[in-house]
Amino acid sequence: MVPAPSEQHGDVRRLVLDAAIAIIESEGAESLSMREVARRAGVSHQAPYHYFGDRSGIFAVISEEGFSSLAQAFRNVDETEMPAAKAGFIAYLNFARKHTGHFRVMFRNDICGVTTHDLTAVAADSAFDELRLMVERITGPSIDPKDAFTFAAMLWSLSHGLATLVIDGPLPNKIPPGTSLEDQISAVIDLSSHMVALEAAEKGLLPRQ
Amino acid sequence: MVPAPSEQHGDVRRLVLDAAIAIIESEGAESLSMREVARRAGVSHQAPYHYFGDRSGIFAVISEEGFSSLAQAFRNVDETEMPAAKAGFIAYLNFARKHTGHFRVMFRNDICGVTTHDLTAVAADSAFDELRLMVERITGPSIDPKDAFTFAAMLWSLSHGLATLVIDGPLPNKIPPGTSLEDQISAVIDLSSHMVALEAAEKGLLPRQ
DNA sequence: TCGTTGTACTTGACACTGTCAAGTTGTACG
DNA sequence: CGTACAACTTGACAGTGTCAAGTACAACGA
Repeated sequence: MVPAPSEQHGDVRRLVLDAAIAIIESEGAESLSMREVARRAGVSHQAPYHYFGDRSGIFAVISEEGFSSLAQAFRNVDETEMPAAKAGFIAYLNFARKHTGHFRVMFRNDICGVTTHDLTAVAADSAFDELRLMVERITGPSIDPKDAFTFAAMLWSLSHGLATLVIDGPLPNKIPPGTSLEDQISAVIDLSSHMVALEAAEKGLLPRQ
Repeated sequence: MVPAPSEQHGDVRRLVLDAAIAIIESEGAESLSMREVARRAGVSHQAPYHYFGDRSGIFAVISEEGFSSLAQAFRNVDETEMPAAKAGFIAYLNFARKHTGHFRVMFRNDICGVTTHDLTAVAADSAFDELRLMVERITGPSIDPKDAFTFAAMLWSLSHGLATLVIDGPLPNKIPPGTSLEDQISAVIDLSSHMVALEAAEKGLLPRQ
């Protein structure tokens, strides 16, 4: 079969990947089948194996892509208009909502394994490093490295928990009548960043404007 | 076949459920197969369907059990020895680590559906109600209901994020040398509850204790 | 005592899945 | 011209979720 112009040599990998991401976005990672992916990409059921080895391989690549692009999102955070913490929360949540397919996979050690796939682990590390840099911008560079780690872990937990509960969890079902989900999300983000600023100030660290 | 004394009438449901939870705990929800569950429970491959309808049915029941027992864990929180927020964080994390099988399923809308299974939704509601009660104990009962919701959502995000990152996520891989995971976890919990107390105090709400 | 009804399963079948093994095709290079 | 390799395809197999149909047995009304 002659390949269509849009699927020239080397595109198959990307086609397969995009098909997989689309499925995960709409149906969840659970119901991703290699054969369905292949079908949507218009290739044989075994082609994806050529590029990704096995099912977990495709998840690992998606996870890696996700962490890289999360790191990029952190790097792009614009802190001129609002406190760094707030900007970070928003960036994290936006990432999760915009790249839901990636996000759903990134933290699923059972299916792709930060512990088993080295490239994924490296990408995850670089995202965490960006987060640590952000912490320094929140607290000032004089912070003790151990405290910086704790602070980063706390920020990550808060962002991650919110994002998870918003995109998959029961939170959207529970918003009280009279308020919208978006309102509630910004209320939580405002509360969180205010709280973080208080903590940074009380620690004697410079709250960055 | 005459049933063994340990598997009398009605036990099959529980046997199946426990087998499923054990598999999820050790292998993750992804690799739970109805047939393997049936095999471990010593019944035919179709017996689980009698009780749970389909694969998502078994997840829904596990999820429901999980939310009920999370609500119970909130109710049992002992706030005499430490601030309510800290006790809550510890309770949440302990729950996630002790009932990992349940926890992994509870927030997986794609496989069991708080939105699709009513009993699960009810159980999730009751857990969230307990959390709101806890918020009132942290902030005092005079808090505006909308603010209470926001506060609860923030606490939930923080707890949930931490628990998720600890049991499945990349956080344990990233602890700096010279500190243990447990040390880092309590540092994050201490930081978080301190921060929450600051926020409650600043809001003019009574910090309990 | 007999037929009916309902529960708690079991057996059988089907389409579908992940993955191993073995082709096939084209392209690059010596 | 040969051969090596990448980029696939085709075929097969065991295992999967689930529908459909059966079986065993207790409870109950006539």
